[in-house]
Amino acid sequence: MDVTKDQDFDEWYNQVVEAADLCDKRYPVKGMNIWKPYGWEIARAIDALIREEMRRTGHQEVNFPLLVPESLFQKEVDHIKGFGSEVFWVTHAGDHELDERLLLRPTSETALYTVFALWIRSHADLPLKTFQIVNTFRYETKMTKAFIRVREIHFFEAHTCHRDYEEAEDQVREDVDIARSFFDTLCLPFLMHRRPDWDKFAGAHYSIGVDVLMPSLKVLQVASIHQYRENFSRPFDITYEDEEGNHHHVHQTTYGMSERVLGGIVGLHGNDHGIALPSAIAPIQVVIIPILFRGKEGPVEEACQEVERALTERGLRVHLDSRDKTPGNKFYDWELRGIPVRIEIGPRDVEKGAVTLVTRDGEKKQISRDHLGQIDDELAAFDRRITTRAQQFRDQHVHSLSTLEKREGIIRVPWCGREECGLEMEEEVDMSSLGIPYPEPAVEGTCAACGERARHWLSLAKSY
RNA sequence: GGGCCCGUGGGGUAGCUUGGUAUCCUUCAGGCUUUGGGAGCCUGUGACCCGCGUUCAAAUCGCGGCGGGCCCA
Repeated sequence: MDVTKDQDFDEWYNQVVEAADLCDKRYPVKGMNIWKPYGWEIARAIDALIREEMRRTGHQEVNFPLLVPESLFQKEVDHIKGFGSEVFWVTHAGDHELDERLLLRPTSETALYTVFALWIRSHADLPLKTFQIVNTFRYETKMTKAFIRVREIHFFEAHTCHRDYEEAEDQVREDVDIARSFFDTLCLPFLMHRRPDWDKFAGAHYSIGVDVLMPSLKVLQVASIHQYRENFSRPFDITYEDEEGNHHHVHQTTYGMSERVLGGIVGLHGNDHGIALPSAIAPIQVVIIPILFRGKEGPVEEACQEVERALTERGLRVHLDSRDKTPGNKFYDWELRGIPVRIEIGPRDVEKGAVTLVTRDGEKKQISRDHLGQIDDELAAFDRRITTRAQQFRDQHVHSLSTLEKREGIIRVPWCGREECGLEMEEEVDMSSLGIPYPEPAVEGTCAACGERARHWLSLAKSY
């Protein structure tokens, strides 16, 4: 890498994602990158975390087809308006033109809801809580960026159906809890906002966005939660019969995330030596580096193997790096890839019955071979430190103001709630609205645009 | 949607203005040697994004495409 993270974050990011072996950007289609084995392992670990959250909250995994017939896609008007310009079309099969065009899902509402209408008959079928992890496609025209803006998206989407608005609201609250738990595990301090109406998901009643603040001081939306109310169930005719024999449309919600989560981890935790991975998703949590000297290889190699065995038995993901390279070289290698804990074992350690432990953020200590269990604590402490550091960064750059003022990062101002005032402020500070903080703190004062009584806080920031 | 910059071994580059044998670093493979923060030496593999045009001759000039980066809407 030939730039530092401070100097030029975006260029550092571009370089580190390849240097750390996450992806290969040389595939010759814009915005479609290759997941390398190491990056894919991390992506799957992130998937495993959300799968666990889904299992815990009673969602079932499904897998729907990639192609959607044009007629289904057109059922919900706002939805088409929002995605129409960025869909990939399948128009031909072999030589002949298709009677009905098919599109590559930019998101899966229209595919799922067509079938939900068949699955759901009675109140006993509700709530229906499903999710899938699939690839979706969006024709981004400009500024593609690894994990952050891609055309083939590794997408998680939960879709639920409920009896009424209140039950769907409960689901939204559950989704908020899931997001908290998930991002805490990934050491990602986030911000949640109810998006302003002019920026909600295409077809949603309202949307909650989850953003992280990147070192470039631009926010990255890493998850979104949507309350659809009956906006999709009406055009897709998803109804159920209640206990009295009356028919109602279901109320729906979704929760979506993508590999942007990994983009956030790279951006927030990485440094000039490479990325840094939270222990929950590090494919290797502890790497062991033998420090060999000619004539003394035997005892060191033995000690390494024993420590490897002991840690593996403790349930840790361990790798013994016995490649024929110098130790310094290996240090740089594993730091690039973000391994949380490195253990060095050399003749000096063997003599003392100890190992030297170095964490990815630079803490170094010697620990006894008899107390290897301590490494669990070291991993937890490492997670806490990188979380705290990221929290501090975020908190330093959220500015609560009483009047509109250009500041770097995220600004928060009192707002009357009117769209015209929101848009005016966006233009004034050259930022876009994140929306109303969720949950929302009490607000006093007057709208930073029109001077009337404020009803909400409005957050604004530059975004990816 | 509009505009700007760029494309040379796996990665990073020199050469391009003024057309003529493609430079260096790194990686990679093999060997000797070394190993507590990127050691050294020897040998070897490997490149001008694609197409069309101009020309005796194109990495170099022109046009188009594809790809990458950035700015504006």
